[in-house]
Amino acid sequence: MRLSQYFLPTLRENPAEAQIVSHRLMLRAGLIRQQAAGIYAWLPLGYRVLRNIERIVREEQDASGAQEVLMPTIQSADLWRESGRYDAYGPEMLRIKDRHDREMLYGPTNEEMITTIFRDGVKSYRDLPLNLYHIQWKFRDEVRPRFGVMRGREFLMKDNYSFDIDKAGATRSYNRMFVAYLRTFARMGLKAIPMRADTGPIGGDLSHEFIILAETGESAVFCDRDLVDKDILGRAIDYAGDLQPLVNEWTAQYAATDEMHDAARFETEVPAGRRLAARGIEVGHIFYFGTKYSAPMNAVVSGPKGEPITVEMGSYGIGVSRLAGAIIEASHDDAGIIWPESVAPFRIGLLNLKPDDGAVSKACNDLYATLRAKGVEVLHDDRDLRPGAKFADMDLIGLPWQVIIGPKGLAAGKVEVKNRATGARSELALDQVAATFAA
RNA sequence: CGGGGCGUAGCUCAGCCUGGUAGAGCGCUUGCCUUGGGCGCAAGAGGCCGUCGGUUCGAAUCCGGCCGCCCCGACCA
Repeated sequence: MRLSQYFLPTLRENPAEAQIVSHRLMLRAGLIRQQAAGIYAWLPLGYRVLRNIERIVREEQDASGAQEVLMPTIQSADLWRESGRYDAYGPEMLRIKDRHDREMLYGPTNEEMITTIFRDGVKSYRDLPLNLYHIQWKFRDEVRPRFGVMRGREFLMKDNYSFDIDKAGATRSYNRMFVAYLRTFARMGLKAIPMRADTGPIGGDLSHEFIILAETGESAVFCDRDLVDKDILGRAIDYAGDLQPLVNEWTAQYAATDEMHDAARFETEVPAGRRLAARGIEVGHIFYFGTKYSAPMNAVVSGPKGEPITVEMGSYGIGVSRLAGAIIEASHDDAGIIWPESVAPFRIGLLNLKPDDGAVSKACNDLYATLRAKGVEVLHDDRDLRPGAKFADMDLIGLPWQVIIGPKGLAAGKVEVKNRATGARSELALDQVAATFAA
């Protein structure tokens, strides 16, 4: 993409409405614009990031065996009366009426709907296990939205729902999601730590929040430092096999959010040198809830002997739009955003330092065409601006690599390649650049 | 929902106390200059001062209602 033709309204100053760094940078880097409290429009650069996050989530869900569906944002009140949640949910739920005065709502979640879909389509234990997910906009009318997309009222969420014949099956489904989540966040360059979460009235130990560490995190967290360094991507995963050992490995060490924290246990179980007290952002939550919805909503299948079995369910959420902010919280510096390659809106920023120099512009245009032909995503800053402004904008939007072409280096056939994350610069022969990045 | 604050140019803000018809910096446009970290000079464009009403000869300014946004708290993917 040529920056001279791209809609990228960057801001030099911090908008007064934004307090935390990710919100400021998302506004300044032209990723989003607020439309109402907690409701945002995604501009071209931001939308590319959002789609990349979504893509990774989708790939890992598919790999785990979950199947994608798409449920509507608008639901009927009657559906929620079946589970008893219509009255229980409170003002957080956005309630609306259609022209026939029917009561509707903008869905804050989809347990009820998925349960009816399941109950209408699945009648036999042979059809289990089943895990369905979708990635859809949700609305929760938070009293006080804040932190930009980290806590908006409208947000994009991946949520899925597993259906099993018994607790053992539900545990296997839970473990598959547990591992898929580890992989999903790791692929986004995040250190996400699973922490035991409150299971409320259902009890048991099958609920985990996935927390990434960031100074601006919403809650205090405590864990064994060893968990931060564990690597999932190097491990072979067999979703058809027994994942319990792997899950055990990631849950053996102490890790808790402040509401589950037990200071005495923390000090007993974790050696002093490995005690990590930090702040965290919740980016995912997995939950086994048994028959909470299947029982009242009659999601029943026939067992081997023809007996009715109320299915065991779990639900699993990932805050897709929230992740855009969370990643920035975890990865930025004073100059701007530092995107991990997997979610970066473009891989390379190509800077033409002197657009009215024929040789420089030709080198830039040729390289741009070559990289594009090789499928490398490039944002080409061909604007007629001073170099300083280009450097500042490029650092702000945080593309992983900058390829800098100016008259000085070009005279020797050289261009400069800068790594945004490390700041490391190297000189490369112009004709080697394409090969370097096409790999 | 309780407490606090703020709505003036695209952005950050001044002006309001002490009413007299609107300003700065940045950004934008044009020209010149400059060209490896938001350069310089010059000339411009751009605002029914959130909204409705009241007071007044006159309201950005004083008073009231409403709307919107932000912060702290309680609540949350």
